[in-house]
Amino acid sequence: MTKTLTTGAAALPLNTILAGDCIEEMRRLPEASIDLIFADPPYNLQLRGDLHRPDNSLVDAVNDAWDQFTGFEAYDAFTRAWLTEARRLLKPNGAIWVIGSYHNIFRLGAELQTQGFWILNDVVWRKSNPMPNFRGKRLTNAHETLIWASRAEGARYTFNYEALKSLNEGIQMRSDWVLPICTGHERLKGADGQKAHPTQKPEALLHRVLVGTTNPGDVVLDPFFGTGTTGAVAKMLGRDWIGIEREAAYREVAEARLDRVRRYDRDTLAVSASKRTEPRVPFGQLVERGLLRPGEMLRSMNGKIAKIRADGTLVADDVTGSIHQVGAHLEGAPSCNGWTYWSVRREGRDLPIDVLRQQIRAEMRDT
Amino acid sequence: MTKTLTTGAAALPLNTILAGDCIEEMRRLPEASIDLIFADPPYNLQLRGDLHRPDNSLVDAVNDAWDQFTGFEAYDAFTRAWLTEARRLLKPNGAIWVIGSYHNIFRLGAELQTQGFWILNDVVWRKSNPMPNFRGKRLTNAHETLIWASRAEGARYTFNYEALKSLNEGIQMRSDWVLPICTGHERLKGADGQKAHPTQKPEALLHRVLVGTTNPGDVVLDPFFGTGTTGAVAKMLGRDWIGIEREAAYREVAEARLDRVRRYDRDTLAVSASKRTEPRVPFGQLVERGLLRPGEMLRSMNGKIAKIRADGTLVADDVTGSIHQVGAHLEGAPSCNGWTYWSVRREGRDLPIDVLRQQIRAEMRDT
DNA sequence: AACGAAATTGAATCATTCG
DNA sequence: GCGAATGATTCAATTTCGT
Repeated sequence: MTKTLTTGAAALPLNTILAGDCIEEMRRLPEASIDLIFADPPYNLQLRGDLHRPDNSLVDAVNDAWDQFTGFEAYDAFTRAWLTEARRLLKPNGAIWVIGSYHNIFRLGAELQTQGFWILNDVVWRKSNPMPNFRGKRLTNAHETLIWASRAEGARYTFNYEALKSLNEGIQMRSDWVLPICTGHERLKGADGQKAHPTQKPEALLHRVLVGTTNPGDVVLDPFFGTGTTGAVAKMLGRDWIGIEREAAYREVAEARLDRVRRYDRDTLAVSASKRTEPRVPFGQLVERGLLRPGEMLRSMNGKIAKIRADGTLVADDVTGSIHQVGAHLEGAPSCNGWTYWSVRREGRDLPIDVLRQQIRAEMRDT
Repeated sequence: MTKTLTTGAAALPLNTILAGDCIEEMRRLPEASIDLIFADPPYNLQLRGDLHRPDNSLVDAVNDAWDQFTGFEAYDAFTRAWLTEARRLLKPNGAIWVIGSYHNIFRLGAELQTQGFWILNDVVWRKSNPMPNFRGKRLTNAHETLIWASRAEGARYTFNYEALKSLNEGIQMRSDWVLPICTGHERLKGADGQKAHPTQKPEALLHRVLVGTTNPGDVVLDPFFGTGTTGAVAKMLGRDWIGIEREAAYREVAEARLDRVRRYDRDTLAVSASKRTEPRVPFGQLVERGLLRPGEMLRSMNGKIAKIRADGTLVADDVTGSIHQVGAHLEGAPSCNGWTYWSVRREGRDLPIDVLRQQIRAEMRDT
């Protein structure tokens, strides 16, 4: 469903495919309006025979060193131009993903850094079914590289740590992702039965990217939309999307694809939340609400003892302070999470005080 | 053993460690004299504050002076300078490997291309046991990237396709390599018991690089020699090597290491291939299967001797026990990996018993 | 001595809120 | 804007400790 958001002066054409050159189309969009950009730029400019120098003269042969240098210069200029626009469009806490192979990923990564993007991870998409190297002259090219970067150092980028951990059977998600290439019924065909796009990315790849680094309702831009994998997965996941694509043939395939896609229901979209998103509960509230009594003793796993005072501070031996401060002092540690450090005696058992905090949070949700 | 080759006007100081700055030392070497360069330059990590594990222990960060640069401009200038010298030293059909992380690999790759090197593959070293992301703020940084490039487009680089295929159990070697990081017995320690170098690379990595892209007798240069992994593996594999290292402490460790290393014989080379998650093989099986005879002597790198008994235990001086226990006792160490500690005499050479274990595992796989 | 538990460690750009 | 306070967070392999 097409909708528009007004951000400052200009409107944001949500959930549409813009027809045109990505740099020109990006220039028309309002700055600081996009949460995430996913970009799969062309890497084979020098092989297409349509390479132009910055002055628009045509490059003929690309075999000698001089033309090679020109080839990189032209590619770098192109990269610099679209990344500059991309950066302008991103919200301050926005982020970008780019994907490429050894032909272009080093130019992309270097330019990202030079422009001030802050690389968060490089990620390797390890293909479980790559094309072999038929001539036996090199290693099988079995991976592509993605770069995940925030708009600037210090930005508060979105990272759904727990959701990705869940996707990985409870173990922290690593920087190497094993996923099959896009084949079978997922691979879009044109009217002639041939593949509609030469480098269609698998939905599983975008699924992991969008689940991990966006939230529902975020705006995702793909300036090299192709047949619309980014839009399709964004729609399924309840994210808004904008695509830019120059080739009419790709746009047609993408439009039809996106019409077919359905958004997941709300329960499906919910992901494992991080504890960081839970509301803060001051320890003093446990005393105020009578879950703990002043004068009662707390104890740690390793037998340390402290007494609760009426103002929610603790006393132990020679020290007074918050549950965190006293815990850290008793352990000789630089810091300590008092919520997980202390327990209280209840019905003959040690009950972690974090359980009491969860009770309060449950009450807060119900009201 | 040190030897020199005369190439044109200047001599090549084979199998020695040159003390000094890599750029200056490379300038003294004759052009077109090197077959392969392996370079592990500083990564320019740009670490900020301390990082603690969840148990409050402090992570031992790489904060050495040699990794400090004022910014990307300084790092790029450094990269440009040493790559220029590296390219001058390579024979026309020579090649280079560089290794890095997302902090520096994009600068390295872009500069390689700009100078006219021709990238053959990027290779991902997927670490089986990386350090986790303790704060849950990013993906686990579980890989490093290597770039393999010939001196120029069209060069006839060395690629031992069949050898790598053998290393990979008969399947074409891919661009992603799963190898453990360098720990345990292989990790070199200083006099203080601390790691001798913060970023020592595993020998298995260099083994694969050198088997795949050099021939016996080739000259391998490592301009960032560190504690000499490149030299050690080159020596084992019958390649000549040259190391350049600025820090005297690293050179000392490397010299001692290289004195200990022995060149493999051909049989050993064939077997000492891939290390992966392998089934446990009790030492006693080597005796049961006749790969070792009761009464035969084992010896360690530093000349300790022990006799094999029929039950798979060892006897040395005043002590009896497993290969691990006897090794630990002789070293006065609390523990010892007997598999890498002991060798047996075969055809006039010392053969690590780990090679025999690999033979058994190969048989287990085949049946 | 043997086994299992506990401790150690690795190229790391590793926080957010409140006053 | 800045300093202080709160509080969230780890995997695999090896080595050392304890029963």
